[in-house]
Amino acid sequence: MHLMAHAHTAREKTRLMREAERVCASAGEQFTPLRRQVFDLLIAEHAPAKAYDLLAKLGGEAKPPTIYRTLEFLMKLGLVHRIESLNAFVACEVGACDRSTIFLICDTCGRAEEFDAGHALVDLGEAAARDGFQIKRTMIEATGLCAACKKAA
Amino acid sequence: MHLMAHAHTAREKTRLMREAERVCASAGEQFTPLRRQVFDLLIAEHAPAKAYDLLAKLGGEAKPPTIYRTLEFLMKLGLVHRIESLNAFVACEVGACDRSTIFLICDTCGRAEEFDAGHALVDLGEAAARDGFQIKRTMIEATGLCAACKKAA
DNA sequence: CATAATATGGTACAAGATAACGTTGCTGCG
DNA sequence: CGCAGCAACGTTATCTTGTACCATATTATG
Repeated sequence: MHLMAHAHTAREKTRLMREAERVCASAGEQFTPLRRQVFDLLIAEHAPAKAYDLLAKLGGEAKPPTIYRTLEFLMKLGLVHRIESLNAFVACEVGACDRSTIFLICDTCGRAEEFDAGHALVDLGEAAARDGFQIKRTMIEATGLCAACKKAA
Repeated sequence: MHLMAHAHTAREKTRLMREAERVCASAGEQFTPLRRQVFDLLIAEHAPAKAYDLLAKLGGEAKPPTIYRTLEFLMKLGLVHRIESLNAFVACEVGACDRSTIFLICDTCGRAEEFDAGHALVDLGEAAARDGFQIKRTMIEATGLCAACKKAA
């Protein structure tokens, strides 16, 4: 084991889990033990988690399709996001999440902070529309130095 | 062979190649035959190209490190960009390109249009800074329907 | 209960990427 | 010349990431 450090308090984890149950139920989907376990692993992480790392934490028995299927399901409900530039996954911190997300990824500590960019997304959509392009989904991933790491340096 | 269709006119290809030579020279780097060939393949593509597809077009003799090294070099000079959500690469259409790029990717035809979003990037940087996060590099990849495909539908 | 739909298990492999090391060829210098 | 130093490229092997496909189990529903 390494340093114990959780991204969320026990209270907040419970809240996220409750919220996930609610989202699942209202989508008419099942929040099965496997899905619960994977989601639980994700909210316990500090940083974006790799599929194969999650797989290992499932006990070493599980095979790749298991974790990919489960992550796909959780993403479909907006409970989990994929960070393309890292080939990794994070639990969504705000229950009912829009499909278009913004992540600020710290190069130093590796954490990914979900972010609300105000008008940036709207502006992008409008600018693209003026060009005749109709945006369905936007992925924004910015890397840099987070507040905590800047302070530490 | 499939449909012949090039993203650029011969004149424009020449311009891009000249520009690449210039960028290379001014960076004190060599624009070798291999690098030239890979860049040429990229500007002949309609859509983002996969590393292994490019590799195959090098004659079938080349091995993976060859193409990845070459792409890495071209990206270092800003002549090529990686599209994270596709694991693919595109030639930069504007010679001296900023590191932070925006792509509009058409779900229908697969083409990726490099884009200038006006203030969207600045706004994002400022919003992040208010949060204490200092952005170094931003990736924006939007998917949707391009003007040509919208017209065709 | 029967049956369909959903969820999970598992094999095998495809696709994407890199580490490590060897080879070549050039450039500069004693 | 002879060789050190370096950049580019070649080669092998391996690692990581992801999926197609089939089997089985579980759950919802007529």
